[in-house]
Amino acid sequence: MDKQYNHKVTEEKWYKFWEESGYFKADPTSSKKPYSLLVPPPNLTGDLHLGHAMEHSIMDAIARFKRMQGFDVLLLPGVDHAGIQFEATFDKKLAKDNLSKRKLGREEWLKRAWQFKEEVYKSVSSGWRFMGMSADWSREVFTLEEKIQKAVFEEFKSFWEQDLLYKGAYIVQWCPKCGSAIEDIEMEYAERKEKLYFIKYKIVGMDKYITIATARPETISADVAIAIYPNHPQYAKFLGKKAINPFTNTEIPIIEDKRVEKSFGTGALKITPGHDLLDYEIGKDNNLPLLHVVDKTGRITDLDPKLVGLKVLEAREKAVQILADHIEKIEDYIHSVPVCERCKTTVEPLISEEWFVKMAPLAKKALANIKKINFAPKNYLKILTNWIKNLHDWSISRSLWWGHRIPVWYCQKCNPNHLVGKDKDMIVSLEEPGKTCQTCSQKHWVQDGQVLDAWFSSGMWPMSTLGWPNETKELKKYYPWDFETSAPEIKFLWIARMIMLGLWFQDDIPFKNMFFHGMLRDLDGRKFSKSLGNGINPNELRSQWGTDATRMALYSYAAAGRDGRTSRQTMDERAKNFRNFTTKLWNIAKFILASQGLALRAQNADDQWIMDELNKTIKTVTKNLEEFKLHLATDALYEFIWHKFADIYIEKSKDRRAEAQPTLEYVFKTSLELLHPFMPFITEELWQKLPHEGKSIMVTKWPEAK
RNA sequence: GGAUGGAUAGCUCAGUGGUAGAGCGCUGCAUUCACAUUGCAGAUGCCGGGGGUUCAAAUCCCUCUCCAUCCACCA
Repeated sequence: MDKQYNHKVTEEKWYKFWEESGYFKADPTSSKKPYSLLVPPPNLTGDLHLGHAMEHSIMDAIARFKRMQGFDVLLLPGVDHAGIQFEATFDKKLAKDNLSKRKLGREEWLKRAWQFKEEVYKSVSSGWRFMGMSADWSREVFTLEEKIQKAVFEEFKSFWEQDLLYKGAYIVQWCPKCGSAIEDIEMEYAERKEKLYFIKYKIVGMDKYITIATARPETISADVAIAIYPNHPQYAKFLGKKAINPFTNTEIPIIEDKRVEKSFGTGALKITPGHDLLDYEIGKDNNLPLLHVVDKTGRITDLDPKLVGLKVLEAREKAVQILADHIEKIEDYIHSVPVCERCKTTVEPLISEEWFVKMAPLAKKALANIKKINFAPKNYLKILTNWIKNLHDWSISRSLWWGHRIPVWYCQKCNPNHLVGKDKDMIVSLEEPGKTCQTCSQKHWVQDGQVLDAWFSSGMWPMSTLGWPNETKELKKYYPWDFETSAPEIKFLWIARMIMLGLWFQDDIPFKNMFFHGMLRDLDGRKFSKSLGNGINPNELRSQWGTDATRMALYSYAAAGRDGRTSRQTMDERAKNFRNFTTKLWNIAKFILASQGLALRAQNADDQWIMDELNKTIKTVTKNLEEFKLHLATDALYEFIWHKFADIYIEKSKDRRAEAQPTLEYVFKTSLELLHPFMPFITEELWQKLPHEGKSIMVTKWPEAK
C-alpha cells in the first residue's frame, strides 16, 4: 500500500468505474422496490456554489444508502433554462457585439440563443457532475426540451379546457428594464429617500380645498377620484361633491373607502387605478375609469400632453414645477419601493394584458392533501399551508423570448386584439394550426408573443421528467418521488407549485419526503453573491481536501432548516479535520492489511466490546439516515471509527494480533460500508483492498445489526 | 403589521427532561510502534435575562431582550 492516500487519483478512478458499471442507472423494469430522488435543476447560467455542493451531497448520501439497502434508485438530474436570468445574460453578450433583439428579430435571436445555450452548457455541465453524485446522467433533462414542451403544452391545454385560464387587463408589477411583468415574489424592496407632496384640490362650487399626500405627482393626470377614510373629521362633508384636479382642471369625484389609512398624510388619497395596486382595487369597487399615463418603457404617455415622453423621474420634477401653486408643503419621505429582484430597477405598477391561472381549485386540493407529505423540518407544513390558503391567481405570462412560448394562436384578421375566450377566433395549439379560422375561413394565425413563467414548467418537473402526460413505466414506478430537497428560498415559487400541480394532474403528492436544508451564509449572515465576492468555490475545497472530506464538512451544516454561517477559512478547518479522518482510515487499513492472513479462532472481551459498539453504530447510522439526520449519522461514525475502533480496540489488539485479525477485518469492512454514503471514494478504495465479496461497495448490502 | 426560526466554549455548530458536547483554535507531554495529515492529558461555559412546571430543565410552559429569515403594506 502507498504510504499516503491520493484523493485525486482515487476519485477519478472509481467515479469512472461506477459510471461504466452502470451503477448510477435506474432500472424501471427491475423488480426491486423503487426509491426516487429528484435533483433540483440548477440554472443554466449559474456556476455551482457551496449550496449546490451541499444539496448534491445530501441527495447522494440518501441515494447511496437506499441503493445499498436494495432499492432501485433513481437520482434524476436536470437543468433549468432560467428564463429572465438567461435572457439577460444573453442580451448583455449581444450588446457587446452591437446586436440586440430588435436588430435580430425573434427567430434569429432564438437561433443564436440556442447556440449560446449549447456553449454555456458545455462549459458548465461537466462541473455539475461533482461531489461524487451518483445520478443517472443518461436521463438528464433540460426544461426546454421536447419532452418537457409536450408536458407544458398539455398542462396549459388542460387548464384551458377546465376553464382555469384567462387573459385579462390587470394591474401587474412591471419591470421596465426586463420589459416584463414580474410576480410579487420576484420583487424585493429597496429603501429610497423621496419627497411626499401635499397637493390641494379645490372643491367644485366652494372656496374650500381638500389636501392629499402623494409621492407620485407625475401620475396626477391619471387620477380618477379622491378617496378619504370613513367619517373623516374635516373632509367627510365633501363626500359626493367633486374636486378639481389642479393639473388637468378636470373634475373628479370624492369618495369614501375604509382602505385609506387614517394616520397617513392627510387621510385623503388620490386614486390612480392604472398605476397603483390599492387604487386599482378601490377603482374597481367604485366603477371608476382606468387611465394609463406611464407606458411599459417607463415613460409618460400622450394622456398627459404636458409631460409626454418624459421618464418617470423627469416627469415628476416637471409636474412639481407646474403644480407649484397648489403644493401646500413637501416633506422628506423614506420608504421602501419595490424593485426587480434581478435588475434592481424600480417596478412600475401598470395595466397589462396577462395570462392567469385560477388557483382556487388547485389550492383546495393541495390543502386537503398536503399533510401526506413528510416535511423536514416539520414547521414547513404550516408555512406552506398558510401560503396556499392566501393564494392569488397565478400570473403565468412573461414578456420574454427565452422560454415556453404560450401555445395560443389568434386569427390576426378576425381577432386583431388577441382576445381570449371560447367564442373568440383563437386556437390552443403547440404548432401553427392547420385548419382555417371559423369566421373568415382563412389562415391568418399568429402566435401569442409571450412565454410562460419558468415556474409554470418547473412546477411540473416531478411529472414531466418521467414522461407525463404519457403513462410511462417511469411515471408508474417513480411517482411520487420518495425524496426531494430544496433551499427554503424557493418554497413558494417551486415547492408549493409542485404540490398543487402534482395533485391536480397526477392526483397524488409529488414527493413523500420534503427536506429543506438551511441556507449557507457568510460570517456576517449575508447571502453568498457574486457582487459581494464572498462566495466559496466548492471545487477549490475538493481539490485541496478531497471530495469525501468536503462532503463530510458540508454534512455538519446539513441539519434540516438550519442556516449556517461559514467562510473559506471555516470550511477549510472543517474539511481539514475530515481530510485527517481519511488519512486515519488509510492508516487503519495499512495496519490491518499488514497482518492479513493471520487468523486464530478465539475471542475475548475486547472483541465482544467492539462488536457491541459496532452494532450500536449500525443502528444509530441507519436510524439517522432514515430520518435524514445526516449530521448525526456522520458524528456517530466518526466517533466510533476514530475514538473507539482506532484509539481503543486497535491499540489493545496489538498484544494479540492474530487473535484479533478477523474482528479487525470485519469491523473495519463494516465501518467502511456504513461510511460509504458519505465518503464514497475512500471507502471504495479501502473496501477493495480488504477481503470482500462483490464488485463494489456501492452495490454491496447495507450492514445489519446483529 | 403577521409568521417562523435562532441566542450553548474564543470561532463554527451539535445536543431536546437525568453528571454540559464536537471540530478548529489554545496549553502541556509523547515520537524508531498503522498514523506528526499522529497519540495522550488539560484549560475554557451563570446553555441570552426573568418567572413557572418537575424529584430533576440547556431541553417543557410563560415572559422580556436581541438577531435572522419569510410574507403583507408603504398614497
